[in-house]
Amino acid sequence: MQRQEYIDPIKKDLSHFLLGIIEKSGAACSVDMLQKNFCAPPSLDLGHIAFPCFFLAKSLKKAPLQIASTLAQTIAALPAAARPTLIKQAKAEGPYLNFYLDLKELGTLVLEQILQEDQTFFKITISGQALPKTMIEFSQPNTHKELHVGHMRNLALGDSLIRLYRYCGFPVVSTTFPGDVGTHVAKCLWYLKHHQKEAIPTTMEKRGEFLGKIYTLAHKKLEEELGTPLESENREILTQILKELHQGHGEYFNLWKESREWSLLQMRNLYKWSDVHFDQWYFESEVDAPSVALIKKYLEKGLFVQSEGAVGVDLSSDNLGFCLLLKSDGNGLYATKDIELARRKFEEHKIEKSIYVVDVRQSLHFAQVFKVLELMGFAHAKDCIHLAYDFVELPDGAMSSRKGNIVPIQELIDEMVKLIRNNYLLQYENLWSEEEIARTAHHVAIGAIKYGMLRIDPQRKIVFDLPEWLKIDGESGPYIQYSHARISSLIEKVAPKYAASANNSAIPWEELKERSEEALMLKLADFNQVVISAQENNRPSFVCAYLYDLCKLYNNFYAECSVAHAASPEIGSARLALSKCVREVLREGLSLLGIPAPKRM
RNA sequence: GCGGGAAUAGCUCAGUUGGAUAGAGUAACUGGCUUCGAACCAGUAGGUCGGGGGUUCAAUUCCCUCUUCCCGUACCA
Repeated sequence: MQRQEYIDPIKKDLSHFLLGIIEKSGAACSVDMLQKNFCAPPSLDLGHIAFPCFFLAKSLKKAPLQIASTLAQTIAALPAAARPTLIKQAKAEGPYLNFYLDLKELGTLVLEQILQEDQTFFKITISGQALPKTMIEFSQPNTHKELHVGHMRNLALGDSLIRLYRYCGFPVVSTTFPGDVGTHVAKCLWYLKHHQKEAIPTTMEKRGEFLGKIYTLAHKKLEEELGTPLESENREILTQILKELHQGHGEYFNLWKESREWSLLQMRNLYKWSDVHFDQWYFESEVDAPSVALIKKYLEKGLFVQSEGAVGVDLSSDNLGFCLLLKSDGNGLYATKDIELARRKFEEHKIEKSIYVVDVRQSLHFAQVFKVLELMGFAHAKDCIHLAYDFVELPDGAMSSRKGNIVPIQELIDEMVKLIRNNYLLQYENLWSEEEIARTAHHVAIGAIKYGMLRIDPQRKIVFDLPEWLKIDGESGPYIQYSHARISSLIEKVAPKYAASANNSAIPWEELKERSEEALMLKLADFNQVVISAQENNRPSFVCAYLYDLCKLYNNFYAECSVAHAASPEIGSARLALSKCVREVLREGLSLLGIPAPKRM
């Protein structure tokens, strides 16, 4: 990612100013070094933004303490005109040079961009090279299996990354890769055809779930019949099913086509509910045959070896073991398909970078696939990245569709919606339309579920406990949404009161003198840097933490400072403007997490 | 065995290029709605950052080592 780093206007101003001063004292230094060095003081008592002087100690051959105090004295001695208007005062505090900012300047420089009609603030401009066209693949559920809460982590993570990359200016293609072929499908069809006694639901929406349950039954039955006379018969049927699926015709093939749709409908419904959109759907079934042909071609070229009747590559020199590509029966594997798929992605979409959001258990798989692509001479092998996250498990261990110990995603959704309706929305029953109540419950449920998934760092596993998830107090999606709703309500009520002063004059930011007000202004200015950091590190959790902090600060301000009954119209209108800024940033931030921001709830 | 990851308050988690007094939520206790929405706010209490070494002016953060747990390790995906 060859691009210039985004620097917020405050740090840019301060570092250019500081550079002039430091260069005079003889230290080798650059704007870049300075910009990265700023940090937040532990308390606002110490200043608004801090500049640690440690890194200058070597080149200046002086103690950091001394450097800080010299810099502070130099700045104090400057005539006002030689100082940026943004800086009110610079004070040394131990090895730190702490700046106090002019809040009026901060308001006009940064906060008013948020309030612009075209929301200038949220359009970060990055100079330098164009950003690579990036494909992000996520959500690879199997058809014929049940969707569980683990799939939701992947969905929330992938979708948020799409939104973060787009916000940061990347051209992005979102894609999904459902597993619609394989032995799990064969098992399910076997049961459907030969043993299914359960009634098929009449409504299409229920059939995907039904199919998932059938799969579990099928797996159990096959396990039970191992070692009995039925075993070899079962195996023959499964082989026959796979053969028909491969050939593309026959009774089992027709049953596959029909039942596959049931699962796909369930996926589409989940994506719709979650407000997740894919630009491209790839299916395992469509890359299956071509992938086998591709491997055979390279086998002839002598790239792969035959071993124990199968075909693969020995990657042990790269510590990646042996990568199997064709089974002894001639069929391909997961890795085989991913090789063909990688080729297609770059060719069909002219992408320059390809990210796979898949759980950590596939790390070796992707390392092997990318290595094989490299050996095949695929130029873009180095542009493929596996973004691993740890998976979701239950208090009593890993989830397994085979064993049937999973929490279906629909169960979480239904319970969450029910909870929100019964505990919070009941009070609006005769005031709001049923449509609005349903929509609000839906939006808050999205907030609770997605935020719950995204706030945990991707590389940490999530132990899913439904009762815990249904507590939505404290740090949660609904907390942020509630803050947004309350601000919206406040603005609607109070805005008319200050309409006159708002129209006639500039926003009197200088009237904001309370600690909680200063803290909010500074926090708002951080937004874009947090978002970029979240994108660069592929961590939506950074945005979660930021939004939570912002809400915490706002709710503290809300409790202490009245907007409607401020001491003067100037203070009131400045507080109103501040509230509007917070609302805009919350709305934008939530949208990066794929979470709606309700106006009331 | 080898490879990868994790260990921070009772519980769930932040703490990212090493920096000022390690922070939230939750559970426990206390206070705050006649006042802009209490899905809220404020306070008390809770820590040898798994153990031990090392590098550094400075280590939860980097290096080494040990312990415990999780994942992966050719015909499943």
